[in-house]
Amino acid sequence: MGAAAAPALIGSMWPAAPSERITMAAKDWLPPNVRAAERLLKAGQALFRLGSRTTGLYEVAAGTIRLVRVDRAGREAVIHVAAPGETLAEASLFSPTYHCDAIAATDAVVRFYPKAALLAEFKRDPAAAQAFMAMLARRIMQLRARLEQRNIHTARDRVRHYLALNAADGLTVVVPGTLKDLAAELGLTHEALYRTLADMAADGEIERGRKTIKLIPTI
Amino acid sequence: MGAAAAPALIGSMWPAAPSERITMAAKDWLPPNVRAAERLLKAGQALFRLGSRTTGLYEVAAGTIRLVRVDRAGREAVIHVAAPGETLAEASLFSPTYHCDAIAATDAVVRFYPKAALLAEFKRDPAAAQAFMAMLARRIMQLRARLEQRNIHTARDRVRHYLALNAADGLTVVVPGTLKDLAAELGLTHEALYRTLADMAADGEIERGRKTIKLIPTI
DNA sequence: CGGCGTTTTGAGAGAGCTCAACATCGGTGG
DNA sequence: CCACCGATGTTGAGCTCTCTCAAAACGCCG
Repeated sequence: MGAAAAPALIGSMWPAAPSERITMAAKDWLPPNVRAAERLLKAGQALFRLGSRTTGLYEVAAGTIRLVRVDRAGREAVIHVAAPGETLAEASLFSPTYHCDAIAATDAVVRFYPKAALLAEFKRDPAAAQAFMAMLARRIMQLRARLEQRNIHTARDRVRHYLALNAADGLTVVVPGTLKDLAAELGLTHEALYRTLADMAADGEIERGRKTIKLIPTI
Repeated sequence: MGAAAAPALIGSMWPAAPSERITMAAKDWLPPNVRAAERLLKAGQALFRLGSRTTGLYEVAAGTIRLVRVDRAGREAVIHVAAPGETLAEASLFSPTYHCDAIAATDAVVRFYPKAALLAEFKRDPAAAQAFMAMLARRIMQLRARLEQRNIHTARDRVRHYLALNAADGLTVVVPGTLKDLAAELGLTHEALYRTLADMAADGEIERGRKTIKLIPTI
């Protein structure tokens, strides 16, 4: 594809990463006094537009939202595809306008947290502010880890990286969802992941269970 | 490499991304009352270790620091390579222990911000807390944009994505530093970037200046 | 002028993507 | 209970893309 694929839409041919592994439920960071309003979106509907005034931040409850920026040459660039559990436009709390478009990629449900209420609460209650900061900090770590993963080119090393980071007890990884989902999270095709796991098992580097992968220590 | 390269070191064969484009100087988020202590590190020296008690966060002033996690099977996974201007271990403010190793990849200089002083200041001064939150939120946006970029596989689409996001006036991009640096930031080899730019120029998609790239609108 | 790093172009090979076929598993309904 | 069906899991073959190795022009600075 590449050259042929086209000027129209940039970076959307790749599967979006599924919802994040480490769940960060709203209750972990949301000031108890701030109530969220749910809002339903049809596929293709805009949640907000570049340049419009910021009113608050959103949490995706269902479906996916695409954050998109369009340049003057008419080309579109996907900044992020938000899956359920993720928050959108955290930076909007500190900026007067949104700086990208948010479009529902599917029918979706979002929860809206008004900016003024959040900021007031953070000002009133330092603990709430800290909880929010902690959430942001964790998210940064997650993103960094995932970015580093994408810098790894071979499927095998990428799987190794994932296993090393997700081995809860240091050796065993429980695969959440399907291997197909995992492949998307790793930025691989499912075929590539299947092959890689099969090769690693054949080489005695891992052992595979029903929903688990066990790292075999090098002797 | 790949299979042969090996179990020893995962994910370090790739050039680290250079310092971030959008500078976020410490003065933008640092509470004025908190003073930083500089610390010099020799290459290979540890800044902190997994499990050790958190004392604060660091800002890289010079050199690079690798954040690394080691699994029980003895394999190492690089979580992040921090370049000058970046902060390390923001999450340490909200956690009792560090959860990875920080090792100087080169001789380096870091600035240390004590956890207690920062948290106290955030509690005392909501504006300082907000500035810190804003910094974290911006960093999340940056990381998301970069992550989305890495999901794009062809060099051409990746360059398009970068140009769309960095065209200040909507059409012209000023290349900071060398094209070689840009290639590293894009996660491409410099050869691949040169070729891609040459092809795009030949196809009339862009025009190249001394230190600029101009997007040509599609007719 | 002589290095030194960036920019450029060339040729080759490896790795993953794509397309395709098939196996397996779980649920559904007759 | 069994046949059917869809989604997941698995394997095969070919192709395209980038990486790698290599070499040469170009620009800059001492």
